[in-house]
Amino acid sequence: MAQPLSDTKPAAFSMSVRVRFAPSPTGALHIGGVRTALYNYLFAKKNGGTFILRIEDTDQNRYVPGAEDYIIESLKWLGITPDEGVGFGGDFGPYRQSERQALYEKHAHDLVARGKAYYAFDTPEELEELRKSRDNFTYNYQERTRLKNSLNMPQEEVRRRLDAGEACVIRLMVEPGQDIHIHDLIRGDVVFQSSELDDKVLLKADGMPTYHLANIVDDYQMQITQVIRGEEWLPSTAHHVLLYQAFGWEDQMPQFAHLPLILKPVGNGKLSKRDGAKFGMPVFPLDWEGGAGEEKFAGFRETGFLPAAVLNFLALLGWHPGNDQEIFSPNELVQAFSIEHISKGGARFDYEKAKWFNQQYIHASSDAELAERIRPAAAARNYRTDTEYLTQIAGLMKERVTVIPDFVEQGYYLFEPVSGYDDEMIRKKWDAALQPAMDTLIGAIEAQEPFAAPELEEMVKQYLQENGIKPGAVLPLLRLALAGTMKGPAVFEMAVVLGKAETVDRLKNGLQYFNQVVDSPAG
RNA sequence: GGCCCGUUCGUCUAGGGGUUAGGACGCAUCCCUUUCACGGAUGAAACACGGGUUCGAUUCCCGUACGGGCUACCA
Repeated sequence: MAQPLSDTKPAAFSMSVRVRFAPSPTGALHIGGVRTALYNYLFAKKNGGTFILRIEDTDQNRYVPGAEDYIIESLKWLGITPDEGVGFGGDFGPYRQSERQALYEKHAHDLVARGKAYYAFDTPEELEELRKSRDNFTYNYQERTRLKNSLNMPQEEVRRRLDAGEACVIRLMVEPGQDIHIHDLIRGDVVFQSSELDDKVLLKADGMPTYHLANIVDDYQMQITQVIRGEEWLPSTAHHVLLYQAFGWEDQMPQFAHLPLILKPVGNGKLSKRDGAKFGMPVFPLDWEGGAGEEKFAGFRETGFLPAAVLNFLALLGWHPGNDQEIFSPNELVQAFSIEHISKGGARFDYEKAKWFNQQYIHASSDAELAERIRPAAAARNYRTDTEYLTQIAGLMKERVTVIPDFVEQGYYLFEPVSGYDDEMIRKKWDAALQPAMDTLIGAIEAQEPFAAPELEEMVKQYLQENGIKPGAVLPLLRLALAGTMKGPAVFEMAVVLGKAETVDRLKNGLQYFNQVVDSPAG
């Protein structure tokens, strides 16, 4: 249920920190956006403040169904859940800008009434024509005198056009000759000359506000204390300062912090959604399924990353703790975070590092926790999914995987019969002369009680020693028979997890296959 | 083009007027292990360039180069 629009002046400016993450629901939430959300979240939590989710859906043309849900689900998955906002309640709603339209419209007209803004009737086509025919056309203090706006039209004509419902926008009237100083929390002082600025559109012809208007009205009304956003907003911050001044809200203007961009792993430019497919890595938190014929993107979640690992990786991409610590739990991140330690320069997206973080988190997870994470992947392949077995698999495999699906992909032979043998290694290791010894050994294994790794290992090694066989001649064969590959967990642990019957079965089948391979010509 | 931001190993970064310029990922070698990993050890690897300021600049200042962002009735 949408809350009623509130147009009352906020109560006394609260000193408590209130920050917002304000994405536009135009598609999947890009990983850069996730990092912006994270930094806002960390800053809020570190300072005992409030983290707000505001949906900036004022562009009706770019609205993508499902994007809002995607954003919310992403934040929840990562555990950076808003205290207020769309889907989270709060006293400053509604938090969806499309539901606040009347508020923006009123404020835009107020600005006109107070001589800070004006109506402009130039059509988009006319302006485009001007931009095409003139090199550096900007709708500014010089140009506005010869364009179709309320500044240089008779009052009656303006009235008439307005009454006739003629399409028009409201533009901010930027006066030349002022220096606009911004003290950015990350970059320090930045100065803009107002004569360089254009008369930004505040209210579009469809009655919706532009980002510039909406974000000022909302940040003011929602009592935002710090605006932490991407670097791409730095240039328009001068307009935002002007707007706070025009409204007479400069006393409550939030502080600004403009984050560096996340760059492509190689080459030039910022990380784009296409880079995911290009480099075979996720650049979104969750899978995104576009509609029919639309693009699909892989997510960190489905790729098999742990949310805490993604957070850790992202936090360190542009921020540092001031010491050598690399691994931070979400809580430690909150404690360590500070805006002063955010870098100024852009950071390249380093997927290798992301995988390393995930590996660290998998190692640090208990077998029981991992079992729960492996379960869906196992279920998807119709593997057994009982907790006891998955817990054992977790213990066996966790030191050699980087993402969750590795458990069932690399370790498929723990769930189903070996489907591919390393023939080259078999040729290297299998000697038919070993057959009798192997047969005896298999028999011994079958008789082994208890069927536990240390006992099994001792028994096998003792047998080998007594018969003068080098461990190196047989152990690899056991591994090959059990897993088909030379990679994998310790042989005897693997055998125990597979169980005696399966182990014996695989050994017998393996031997048969070995003979077959050696008999056939090398290929 | 104009405006704004940035630049320390391949990458993420620490540092800061005098340091053997530190850590991490990745890479290489070795140890552990009769597998693969984990782990441990070692190594190669950086202050974009040019001018200042200074006894001394990687660090401060100015340029240049390079990179990036913005320049929409998109956010």
